[in-house]
Amino acid sequence: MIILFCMVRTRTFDPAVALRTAVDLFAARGYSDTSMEDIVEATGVSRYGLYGTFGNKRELFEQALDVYADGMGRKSFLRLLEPDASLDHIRRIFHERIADMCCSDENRGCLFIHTAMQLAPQDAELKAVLRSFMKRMSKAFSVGLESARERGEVRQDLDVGAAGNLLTSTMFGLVVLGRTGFSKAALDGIVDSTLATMTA
Amino acid sequence: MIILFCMVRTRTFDPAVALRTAVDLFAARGYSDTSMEDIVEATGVSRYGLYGTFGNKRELFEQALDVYADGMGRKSFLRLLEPDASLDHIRRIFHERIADMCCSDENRGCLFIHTAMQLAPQDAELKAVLRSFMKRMSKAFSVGLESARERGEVRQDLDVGAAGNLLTSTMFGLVVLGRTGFSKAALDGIVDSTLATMTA
DNA sequence: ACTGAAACAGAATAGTCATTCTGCTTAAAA
DNA sequence: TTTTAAGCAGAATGACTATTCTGTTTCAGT
Repeated sequence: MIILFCMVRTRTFDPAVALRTAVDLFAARGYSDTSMEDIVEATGVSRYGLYGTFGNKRELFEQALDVYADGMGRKSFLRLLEPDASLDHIRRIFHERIADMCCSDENRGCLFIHTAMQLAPQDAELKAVLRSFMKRMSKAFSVGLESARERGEVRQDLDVGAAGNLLTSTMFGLVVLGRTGFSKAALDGIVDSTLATMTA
Repeated sequence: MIILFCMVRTRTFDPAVALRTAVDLFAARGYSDTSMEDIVEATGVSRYGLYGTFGNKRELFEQALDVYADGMGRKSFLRLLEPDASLDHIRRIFHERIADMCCSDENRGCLFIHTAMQLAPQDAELKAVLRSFMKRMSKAFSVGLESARERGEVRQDLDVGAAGNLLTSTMFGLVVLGRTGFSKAALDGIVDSTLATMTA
């Protein structure tokens, strides 16, 4: 006779909500500059709860990276895979990112860049995960460009593979420039001139 | 009668050499993940010498950033201001950076990106310094493109201002992608397709 | 050779970090 | 109502961090 049970006390926080808060902190400041204490404070969840449900800082970060990538995919890149994707979809993705960077309080950042810069060189596993996310991003851009080409918005001779990588790279470049205070106009200009070179 | 004198004991290290070592450490790992202890170890200079000549970590970093920017300018961007600058100069700058990123041990990084991501949001002074460096970079690209245009290598209707920003942004995007393990071929492809869109 | 202020190595300080431990509280099952 | 193992808050641990302090060594000027 096996008896498993007695969930003796119910958890008083929602792990998904806490994780989302952690994502925001990590994205804004990166791994090293976000302490578990910061996360305890921001989430209102005790150390015990954090370690109990997420393991340790490194594992929590890994899950945060997943959530972050998933959120970006859902918010921006999924629609590029639809057959009706157009150049305007791509443009809008960039403009939304720029708006996020420039117009908000100093809080928003980029978990991908932080991870690439501070964790990837010393953590092969995280590096591989990150690479796969970025490749997916490039692929989504490529597919979107392909659809846009089919509807005649994009040059026939465009190498959509290279262009996908290019747009991914541009996405990160924009964030870096945005963080140092480049104006919205300058960033918009970068996007416009990048996309202009691809149009028919 | 003023007597200033008695340099009682001579310094046993070269501040310029030590600073250059610090630059490499900061560029590879960023501010937070480089401890003074690391710098003591790498330079062989004692804490005393470091604090005595550079003040504190923050000031040391500021000087490191200057040296880094100066080095990049001297190595890559100064030649773009020469009247004989061509598209090939620009291409070579990118290829050198890519070679640095991909083919070396995990050590080389980018002090600009690290600073933009981890220090700029909380340090207005450093942010301004960084912005001015990046603007100078954009300007150098613009001037180089202007020269290239005069020799007919670049489209007449290219907006060299926006294109300068675009190339600066691309430079950072490449580094981020390189850090996550994108192949040299993929990065070269980004550069080639970016420059292709500017050619006559 | 002597002097003394500066250079030095390394211990000391005070703070923060990730993580674990302790004793108290809670609520589902008996 | 009692039991009880999990949830919890916060103290404790041990390893870092930046920075300062201490006592020793060195060497330009005497």
